[in-house]
Amino acid sequence: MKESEKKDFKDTIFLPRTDFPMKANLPELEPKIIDFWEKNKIYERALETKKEIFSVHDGPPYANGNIHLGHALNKIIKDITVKYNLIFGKRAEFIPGWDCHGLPIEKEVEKRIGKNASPTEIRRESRKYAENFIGIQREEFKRLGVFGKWNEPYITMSPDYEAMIIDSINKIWKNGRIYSSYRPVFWCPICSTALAEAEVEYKTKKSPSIYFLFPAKFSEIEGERFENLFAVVWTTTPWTIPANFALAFNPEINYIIAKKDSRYLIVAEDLAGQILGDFEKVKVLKGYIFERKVFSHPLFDRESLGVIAEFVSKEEGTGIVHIAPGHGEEDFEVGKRYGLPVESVLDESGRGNENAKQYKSYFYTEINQKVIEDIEKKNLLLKKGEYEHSYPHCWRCKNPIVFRATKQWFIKVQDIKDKFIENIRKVKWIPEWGITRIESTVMARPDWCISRQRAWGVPIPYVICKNCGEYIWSEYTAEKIKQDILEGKADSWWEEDVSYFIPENLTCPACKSNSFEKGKDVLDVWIDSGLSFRYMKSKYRESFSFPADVYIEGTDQHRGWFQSSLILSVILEGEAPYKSVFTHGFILDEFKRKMSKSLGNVVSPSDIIKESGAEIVRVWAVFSDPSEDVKISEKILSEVIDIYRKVRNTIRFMLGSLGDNPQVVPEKLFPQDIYFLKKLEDTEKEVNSDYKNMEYHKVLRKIHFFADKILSGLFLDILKDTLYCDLPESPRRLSGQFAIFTILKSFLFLISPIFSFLAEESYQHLPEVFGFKKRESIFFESPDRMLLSFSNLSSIYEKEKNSAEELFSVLIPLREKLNEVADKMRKEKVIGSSLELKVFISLPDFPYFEAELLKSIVEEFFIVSKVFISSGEPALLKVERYSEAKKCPRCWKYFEGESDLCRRCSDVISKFYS
RNA sequence: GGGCCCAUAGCUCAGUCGGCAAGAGCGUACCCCUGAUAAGGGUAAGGUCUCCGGUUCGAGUCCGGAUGGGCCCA
Repeated sequence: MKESEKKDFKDTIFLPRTDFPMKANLPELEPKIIDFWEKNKIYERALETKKEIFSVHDGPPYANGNIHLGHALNKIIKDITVKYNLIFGKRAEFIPGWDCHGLPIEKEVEKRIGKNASPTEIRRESRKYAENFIGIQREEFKRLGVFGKWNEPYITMSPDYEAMIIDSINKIWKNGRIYSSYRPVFWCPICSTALAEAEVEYKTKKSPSIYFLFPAKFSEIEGERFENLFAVVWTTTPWTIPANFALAFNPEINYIIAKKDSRYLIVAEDLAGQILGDFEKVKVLKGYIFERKVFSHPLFDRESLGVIAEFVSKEEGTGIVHIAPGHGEEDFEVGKRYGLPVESVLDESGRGNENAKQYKSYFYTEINQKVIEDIEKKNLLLKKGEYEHSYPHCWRCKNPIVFRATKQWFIKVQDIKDKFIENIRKVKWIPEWGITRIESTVMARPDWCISRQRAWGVPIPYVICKNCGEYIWSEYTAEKIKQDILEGKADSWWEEDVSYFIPENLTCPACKSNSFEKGKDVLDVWIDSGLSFRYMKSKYRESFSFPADVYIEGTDQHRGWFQSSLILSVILEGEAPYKSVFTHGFILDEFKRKMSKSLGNVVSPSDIIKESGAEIVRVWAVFSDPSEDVKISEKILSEVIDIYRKVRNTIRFMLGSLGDNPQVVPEKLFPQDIYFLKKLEDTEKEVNSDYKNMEYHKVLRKIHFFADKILSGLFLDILKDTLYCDLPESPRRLSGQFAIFTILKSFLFLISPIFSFLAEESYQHLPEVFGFKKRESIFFESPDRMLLSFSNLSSIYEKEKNSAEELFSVLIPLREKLNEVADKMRKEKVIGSSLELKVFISLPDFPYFEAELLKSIVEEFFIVSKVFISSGEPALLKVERYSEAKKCPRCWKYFEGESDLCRRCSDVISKFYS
C-alpha cells in the first residue's frame, strides 16, 4: 500500500481531540489558576453552600523569613485535609495564622536599630518586621495552591488578639493559677532575659573543670578522728561557688576517707582512683553519714551544709556535688528541702552583684578565673583543666547561658496533671504513639514560667512595689492595658506613667507603701499561640467548632504548641482544644540527614516552584508517608514529576476521547466497561477511606496505579480500536465513552485535594457530554455528581458488575500469559504488533454472555485480531501469527476476505462519509 | 546520657490476628508500536526483610540487645 493511501485512512478515524495541552508549563499556568480561584472567590463560595463545620486549625508559623519545605509540607497536608472535607460537603474553613511576638524578631530588629533602642522603637520596628513577613509568607502559601481565608487570618499581634491574651491570662490569674517566685531559670546574659525550655539549644562547649576542697568543720566520723578533713568537689562552673550553700551526697553510694599528703579527703569510692592517683584508703562509708555535717565555704567566711540527694552520681565528678540553689534547677529543689537561701550572684547582664562580694561587676567568665586563682591561693585546688560537654545555649544569640534566680511569673500546672492526662486520652493521636509522647512531656514539665524580660510581646499586667519589691498583679491594670490596646494604643504600657495603670488608692499588700513601678515582663510567646483556640472560638463563631477537628503539625510540637494549647485549654475550658492531632515528620535529604545550611543540602520550595511548579511540591508532600520523616532529592523529584506526567497524560487522553461530544446516554453498557467501572468503584472506596484516615501517600499510590495500570495500561489501551474506528454513536463506542466520562469525572474529583491545579485545569477542559452541565469550578462539585459510588448509576451496572468481574477475573491471567508468549514472538521477530496474532483459548461457560459477544470481548481485551474459544477450563491453548489474513489499512486489524477494508471499516466509511 | 519513633529490592512504599516460595510503583535492561508521539504497550532481572540473640512446629511480623537515622529532653 502506498503512503498516500495510508494518509487517507488516517483522516477517516476518530483520533482524540482536545485543546488540553500535553505539556503543562506549571510555573506559568499555576498563577493563572490561582488568579481564577481568587477573583471568583471559589473557596469562599464553595464554603457558603456547606453547613457542617470541619475545623482544621492552623498552628501559626513564626513571621520571620521565607517559608521552607517544612512549612510547605505542613500547609499542604492541611490543605489536602481541608479540600477533601470541602468536596465531601463539609464547611472546612481554613483560617491561617501567624505568630508574631517573641525573641527572634526582637533580636533581629535589635541588630538593625541597635541594642539601645527604646521599647517603643523596638516594638514599632518588630511590628513592621512581622507584617512584612506575614505578607511574604502569605503569598508563598497561596502560591502553593493552599485554600484559606487569606484576607482574614488571625495574627497574634492584632489588637483584638492581644486583648484576648490579656483577658485570658487575667482569667487564669483570677483562678489562682498564677504566682510569682524566685527561681533559677535559664538566663541569657547577652540578651538579658529569661529563656523558656524551648528557647535553649544544646551545643558542645569547653568549660573550666576544677577539683577543689571544702574544709570540714568537724573531724570525728563514726568515732574516729580525722584532722585536716576535706570534701572533694568537682565543678565546671566555678563562678557559682560564691553562691554555694551546700554539698550534696548520694545516700546510697560508698564514700571513702582517703589519706593523701597529710590531708584526709572525702570522695566517692569508685571515683577516687582517677581523681587522686596514689592515696591510702582509710575508711569506707555510705553517703547518708554526711547529712547535716557542716563544711566551710572555700572562699567566704560562711558554712556549707552537707545534704542528701538522689541525683548525685558516681559516674562523673567526685560523688559530691556543690549546691548553689540560685543557679541550678536541681540545686534549687534540694535547697528548698533544706531551707537554704536562694541567692543569685549575677545581675541580669551576667556580672557579679552584691552577693558576689569581691567578684562584683566582673562578668561570670572572669569570675571563673578569679575563683580558680583564689582557691589555688588558699591551697584548696586539687586539679584544674578543661572539660568538653553538651551545654545549653541561647537559641537566638547562640551564646552559653546560665541558671540564675530571678523573680518570675508562673502558671501552676503541677497539681492538675491528672486533668491533662485525662483529656489527652480523649484525643485521637495520629500516629498512635503521639499519646506517649505528649503524656511524657506533660508529666515531666515543671510549672510554666511565663515571664520574659523583653519588649516585643504582650505585657504582664503587674506593678512592683518600689519599697519592698513585691509583685502586684492587678485586674485594674489588665483592664487598662486591654482597653488601650483595643483603642489602638498597643504601646501605652511603655509610654504612660505607672499611675495611669493603677487605681488611685493602691497600697502594697506587703508593706503598705504606695510607690510603684511598672512590671518589666512580657508573656512567653507560647502563651500567645497556645491561646489561638480561644481567639478562634470568639472571633470565628460561624466557621470554627470547638474543640477543633484536627491540629496538624510536626512532631516537635508535642512539646510546643500541642502542649501549650492543651494546658491553656484545659485550664480555661476544661477540655482539650482538639479532637484529633496529626503529626508529620521532618524533611531529610537523600542520605536521611537533616537539612542545614552548613551541609548545603537545603532545598527551598520556591526553587521547585520556579523549576517545576507548585503541584510538584504538593505531590512530593504525599509521595512518602508524611507521618514519618520525608526525604527529598533530585531523584525523588524526578519520580514525582513522572507521576504527574502520567496522571496528566491519562486525563488528556480521556478528554480527547470525548472530543466529539457524545450526548446520547447509552441504554446498554458493555461488560468491558462495566468491569472497569467496577474497578473505579473499588478505587473510589479505598481512596475515600485513605483520605479519611489521612493516609494521603496511599491515596497518591492508588491514584497513580489506577491511572497507569488500570486506565492507561488496560482500559484505554483496549478501547483505542473502538474509539478510533467504530462509528460515532454506535452502541459499543458510546458505552465506552460513557464509561470514560464516568471514570474521568470521578478521577478528577478524587485527585483534586492533592492535584488541585491539574484537577481544576482538566475540569475547565471537560466537555459537557451526556447532558452533564459543568459548574464554575471543580471545587463546587459534589460526590453525588462526580463519584460512581455516590450516584445511582443505571441498574444495568449494579446488576451486571459481578458477572463482568467474574469474567475478567478469568481473562486477566490469560492475558498475562498471552503477553509472555507475544513478547517471545516479538523478540524472535515473528510478529510486531499483537494484532498480528490469532489466539485459541478455552473458557468455562459464562451463561450471561452470548458467544459472539464473548468473542469480541476477548479480542478487544487481548488486542488481537482473532480469537477462537472452545469450552473447558480457562487456558491459553495456542497463539499463532495470523498469516492467512491481511491487514485492514484503516483499523490495522487482520481479517480474511477479498475486500480492501475489513467489514467494520467499510461499514463505517460508507455510513459516515457518504 | 534519657524518652519516643524509624530501618523491607538502586529509590518510594505495601505487608491486618506470627504460616511468605516476601508484594507494588518508579528506575534499569531488552522488545514492540509510531493513529495519546517531548506520548503509548509488553517482558525480565533486582531482596540472608539493618545486625546479634531469644520465644515458637514456624518470625519481616512477637521479645531482648546492638548499630545507624530522626524528633524531644538533659
